[in-house]
Formats: sequence, C-alpha cells, structure tokens
Amino acid sequence: MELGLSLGDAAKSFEFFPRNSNLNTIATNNTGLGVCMALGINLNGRVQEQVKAPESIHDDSPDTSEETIKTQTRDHLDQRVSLSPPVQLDLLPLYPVPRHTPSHQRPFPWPSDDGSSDKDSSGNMRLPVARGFEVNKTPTAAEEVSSPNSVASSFQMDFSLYMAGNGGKKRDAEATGNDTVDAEDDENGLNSRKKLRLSKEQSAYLEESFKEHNTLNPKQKLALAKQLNLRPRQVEVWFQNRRARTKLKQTEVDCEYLKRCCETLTEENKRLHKELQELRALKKSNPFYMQLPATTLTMCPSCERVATTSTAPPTTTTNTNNTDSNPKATPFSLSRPSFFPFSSTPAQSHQSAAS
DNA sequence: CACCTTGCACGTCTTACCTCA
DNA sequence: TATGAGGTAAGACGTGCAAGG
Repeated sequence: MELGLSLGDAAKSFEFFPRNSNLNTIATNNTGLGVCMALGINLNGRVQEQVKAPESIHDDSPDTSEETIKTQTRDHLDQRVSLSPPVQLDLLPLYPVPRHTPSHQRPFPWPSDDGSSDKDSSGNMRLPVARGFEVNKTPTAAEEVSSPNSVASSFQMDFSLYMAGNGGKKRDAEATGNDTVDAEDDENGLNSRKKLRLSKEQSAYLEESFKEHNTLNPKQKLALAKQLNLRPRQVEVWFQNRRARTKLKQTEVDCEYLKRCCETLTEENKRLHKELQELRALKKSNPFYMQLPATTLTMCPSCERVATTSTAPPTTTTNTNNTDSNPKATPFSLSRPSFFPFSSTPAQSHQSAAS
C-alpha cells in the first residue's frame, strides 16, 4: 500500500484519483492551496490469480463443518494473496490476457462504447462463460483437496444469482427486473440485509477497477457484476462505499496536513516575535545599526536554511509587511519568509528556498 | 413546469473479523 | 486454550439532492 501526499489545487476538490491516471502517481499541483493524496495498492502486492472453472462446484461434503471451511478458506486466501511474485489474475474470459501482461495493462471488463462486446444478436446482455466468483460461498474441503494447484478453483461459478436478477429492494428491482433472489435468500435463511464478505480476489479486482474508474456507468457496473459474479447492486454499493471511504481518508489527511501547517506557522510566529525582540534590543544598544540597509530574512522552517537579501536603504524603503506599527522606529524589513505553507508544496518551497 | 428515473453523497445500521484481557 | 468484550472495517440500506429525459 502506498500513500502519497502533496499539495494541490483546492479548487480541484482534491480529486486525487484522476480518471485514467495511474494511482501510484502522486498528484502534485502548485496552483493554490490544497492537499492531494494518492492511496493505492502497491503493484507488487496486487492480488492476481488465475481462475479455473470448478468441477466440483456442488460437492458439499457432509462431514465438513462450516468453521473448518472458513478457516481453510481464510488461510488459503491469505497464502494466495501473499504470493510473490504474484500470479496473474485471469478473470476475463471474454478478454483474454497474456499471462505475463503487466497488471496495469490488463483490461477491465468495461464494455465498449457501442456495447457490442456485451450484447448478443438480440441485444441482450451476453453472459460470459461460466467463470467467476461465487459470492459468499465458501469452498468445500473436497474442492480444496481436489485441485491443489488451482487455488481459485474453489470459487463456484454460479451465475444463477446474476441471471435471476435479485437486487435487494426497489432500485435493484428496477435494475434487474425482479426480486427473485431475495425470495431465494429468505428461503435459504439469508437475510437480504445480511452482510456477506467479498473474497479477497473480488475485493482486489474491485480495487483495480476503482483505479480505472472511480465511478461506474451502467454497462461497467453490469460487466463487473458479471465478471465477479456479484449483483450489480453489490458492485454499485461497493463503489459508493469505496468513494466515501476514500473521501474520508482524504479528509483525515487534509486535517493532519492543516494541523501540521498550523504548528509550523505557530513556530514561525514565535520565531519572528523573538527575532523582532532581539532586533529591537539591538537597535537600542546600537543606534548606528540603523544605517545598515534593510534586510529580508528568509528561512525554510524544514531545513532552517536562511537566505539574506539586501534591499534598498531604509530611507527609501516602505515595507507594508513590517510588523511594527512605527516604521520610522524600525527600518528593518521583516518580510514574510518565502516558505509559506499555503503558497506551494513543501518540496517546492524547499526548492525555492534553496535556490 | 411537473413528473419520473437514475446516480450519487451522506449518514447509519449491521455484521464479520481482530485484538486483548 | 477458550471465551467474551470492545474496536474496527466493510457491506448494505435509507434518504435527499441534482441532472436529465
């Protein structure tokens, strides 16, 4: 996981997930006040997996307890996620991907603009080959054992959910046309509200998709739902929650940054007050010091490097930034340091201070 | 202009999972 | 080692708003 932070243009609403951009690229923008953050999964840590069609989908071994299955599945998944180098996630039967295609070049099942790849001759959405994830269904022990080399084969490909439509309540019914699955869920003792965890593979795939598009159009939503064997409503909700959490994290980062800025400014203020007192004391003890040309002191608070710039003689200098109410008595120029937390990124300020 | 649909943000609820005593 | 409490992350939902037809 990578976390990048930089200043940006507040007017751009901190949109640090620019569409069609690489998430791992830290967005920088020096046009104004703001903070931009990029948060993403390290490419090296991406969950990638090759999925094979399961052959023992409904092989429910009666002697396998649910807890055992869950434990095995969790352990199995954990092992798979930590694979290094990662195995390719090949979930796109309709969009074959070379095994060693870099992850950032792998396409997502976004339908083409004309929708040609997702519709059959009759205009209906074409369902892919039965290859995907069975949501919320843990693999049986028999599946685990039967295909030890196919780590993903434990995922059942059952498109009945998607084909049945389901869709929660009213709006899902709109999208899918019926609420069959809800009834089925109730029959199976599954509350429609019941939260069912997505698999790591599904989450990782959704994350990758989110990098490509942090919002979905209906075609994309349907394609993703098909690809992951999720209900479109689940994909929609996942993206909504993902956006919300992204925004929340961004807010936290913004707050943290502003807090640091405040602290920096407080320190700078203290330092300037102290400097002012010293200069006043110096002026009292050495009045001839007034003949010296005014000087602008600039210090970068991060590296404490001080740049001194002589300006016009005091007789011709008018300094509006002078903190003293009596310019005659204090002909020194104590202008604002060139480093100002809100004017540019710290790195940029550092550069300007150094130059 | 009213009405309807759709998508989204936001807040909240609920549940799975983890940590720790 | 087992267990329950508490915290956290995340899936799911209700509601309101805005845009577009």
